[in-house]
Amino acid sequence: MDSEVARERALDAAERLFYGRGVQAVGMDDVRRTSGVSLKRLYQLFPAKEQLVVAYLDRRDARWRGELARYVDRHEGAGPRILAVFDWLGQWFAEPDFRGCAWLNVYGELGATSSRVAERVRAHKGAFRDFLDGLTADAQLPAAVGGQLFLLAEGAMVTAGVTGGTEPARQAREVARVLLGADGAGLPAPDAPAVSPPSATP
Amino acid sequence: MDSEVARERALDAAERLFYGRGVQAVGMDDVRRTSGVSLKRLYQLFPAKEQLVVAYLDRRDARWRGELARYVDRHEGAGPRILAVFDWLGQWFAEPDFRGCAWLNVYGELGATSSRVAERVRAHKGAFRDFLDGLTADAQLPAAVGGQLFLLAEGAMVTAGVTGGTEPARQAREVARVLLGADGAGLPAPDAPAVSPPSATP
DNA sequence: AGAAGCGGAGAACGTGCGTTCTCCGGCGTG
DNA sequence: CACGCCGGAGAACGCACGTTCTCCGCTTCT
Repeated sequence: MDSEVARERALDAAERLFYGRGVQAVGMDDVRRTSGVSLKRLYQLFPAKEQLVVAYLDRRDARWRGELARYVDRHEGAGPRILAVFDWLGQWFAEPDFRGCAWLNVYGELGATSSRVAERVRAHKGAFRDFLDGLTADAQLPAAVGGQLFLLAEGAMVTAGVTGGTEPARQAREVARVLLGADGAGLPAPDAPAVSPPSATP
Repeated sequence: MDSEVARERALDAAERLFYGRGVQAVGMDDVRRTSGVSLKRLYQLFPAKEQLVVAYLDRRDARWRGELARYVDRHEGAGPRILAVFDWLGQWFAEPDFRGCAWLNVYGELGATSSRVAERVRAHKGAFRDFLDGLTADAQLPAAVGGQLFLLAEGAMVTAGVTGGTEPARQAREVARVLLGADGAGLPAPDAPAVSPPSATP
């Protein structure tokens, strides 16, 4: 088996298991069983479990932000693009295996223990924050709105993770709409819960 | 030593350690060392670690919500009382040993493993949510605003926990002010970052 | 065909930790 | 004073898991 496909299989298994059950509840042996990659190979690719966790977070980060950006890009107009972020979150929350924000979960689990993991979480959240700041600037809204949208999105993720519904996305979207309107961004229609075909699995 | 004071000492130690380092990173022996309560006594009071965790969460829940309610009650007027929630959060975030929301942290750590713990987290968040709903009703705002304030507060807690500043509280307060104004609640002064002497240690 | 090395399976090792057990000193009662 | 019980200290046990080691079969090259 090619080293590259072994790596991918290992990461696939790690992601499914770590996200679904938590990092500490999953042993390296579980990853081996699920991935079919031998322990020896696993330790050649990732010399310690922490590195497997970091690699999992990194790969998921790239995919998560890529899919969000693609979804947002399908929308026209600065205001609707901001609202599309929350529509995308709603789709994510509705996925059957949704179990909250992977980064917040591992932060709760390892943030106090592993500085490397904590750093990745901060990097991911920082990148998401930057993304929202960009959308905010495009909409010619005050810079402060970027941070406000970020808080809304984080609150929605956390709440959806704990309570397990999709309403938090709608509630956050509603507040975002108020923030957009309150500062007079050019919004075509104040309602219309977004179009575009659903796909993607963040 | 009285059983009651042993229990309190155990919970004091458990809270400090669990909150500061995470539950899984703390052994029962650490609790014994820190509390001065012998292992035997510890297991008489809490037959398993999980029960100590639950007791820690319960006691902290009572104190946290009690202090929040007391702080809010010092304020006059439905609008200012809502804003006071975010001022209180800001004070909490500024405490030197603040390490995020205890419930979200344990949820990330044990939510997938321990249903008893997960249930306590949901109970705490539900109670907080109800509290905000009450304030929202008092202010004669639409019921939907309660959930929106909740999202803001959760987002602020999570963000303050990961990045470690107090700005999230101010940002969330600002959005709350917009929500209050947008629906014409009777707000005396739109600014003024709250009065009242700081105290309390949530 | 024979040799050599790569990789897989899984045993083995060490450690940490939740939980229980053992021993012992002190303190109150006949 | 003698006896017995309560509680503390910490050793002991069992298990889970991260990490490493051993053995063995297969493939590949000459």
